[in-house]
Amino acid sequence: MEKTRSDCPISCSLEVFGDKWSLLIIRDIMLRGKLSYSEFLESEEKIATNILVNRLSVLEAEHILSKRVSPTNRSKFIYSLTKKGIDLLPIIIEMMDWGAKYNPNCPRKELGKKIKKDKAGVIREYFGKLKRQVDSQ
Amino acid sequence: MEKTRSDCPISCSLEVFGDKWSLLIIRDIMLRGKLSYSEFLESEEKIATNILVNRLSVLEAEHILSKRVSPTNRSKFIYSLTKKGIDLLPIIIEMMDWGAKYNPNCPRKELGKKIKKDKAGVIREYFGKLKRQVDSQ
DNA sequence: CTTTGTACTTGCATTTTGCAAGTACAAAGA
DNA sequence: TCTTTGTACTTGCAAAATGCAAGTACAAAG
Repeated sequence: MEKTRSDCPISCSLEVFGDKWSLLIIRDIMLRGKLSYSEFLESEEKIATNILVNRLSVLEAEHILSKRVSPTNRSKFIYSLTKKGIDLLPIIIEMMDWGAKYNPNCPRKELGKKIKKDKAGVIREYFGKLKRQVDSQ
Repeated sequence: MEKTRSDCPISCSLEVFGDKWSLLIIRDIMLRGKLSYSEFLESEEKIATNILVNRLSVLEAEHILSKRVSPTNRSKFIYSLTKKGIDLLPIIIEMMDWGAKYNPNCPRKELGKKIKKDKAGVIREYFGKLKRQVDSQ
């Protein structure tokens, strides 16, 4: 059992996903519909295989992701967000908004523009979508 | 000049503050009224001095913090949030809410309860406070 | 019975972090 | 003047995390 640094909720959150990769995996599942190890590897940030395995196992251990065998392919695993994982949505959306606002290299695409116009609406919409996915599992 | 991993705003954000310490410094300034190197060192997470110096310089280089000599003590520096830094507020608040919701070790204190009741109100309130500080500098 | 797809695992070099100790320098006190 | 205190770093070294290249395992398809 590792000791936590403090009982500050921000510090506790950072101990779980305060690194350069975890939230990218969450983004891939949450906003891009990715499901499997090989799909995560394809993302443009080029995560290394050992880091990916490590992050997936940490996120699963933290009950942010759940892992099960694909119903169509028995040698494939499907990763999906739990309720706890889905609740990271507002953080992801806020980071997307901030990143797009202050980084000239990150032009707002479709979702970025929608967030700028109606952030609360986007969050509601995606909560709905993601919730339905969990319910139907 | 370092190359960025991608033009995804989430990835770009993580390249700036995707670590276990940067957002704690932001928290200290934003929510706890801390201003100086020695105050940051006192926080319960016990950041090491070399990490603190490094993060302060990165955050300053990114124009998230600004640094100036204290008006009352010429051997002291005052760090304060820029507009770009203040705009991290929603991310901080969302992380606080998520951390408190899912971590039994992180009981909601006064601010945490306020966030649970009226998150948008808290964000408005703190934006107001922080904006005034910047204006009066 | 070989190839393909999927998911890892391993080894090793590099980078980042964590910890303890020391430096620099202005202001205050004896 | 000399010493102590407060503030902000800097350095050295060990440990941990990351990045990269290569390899393994194993089910399914041909």
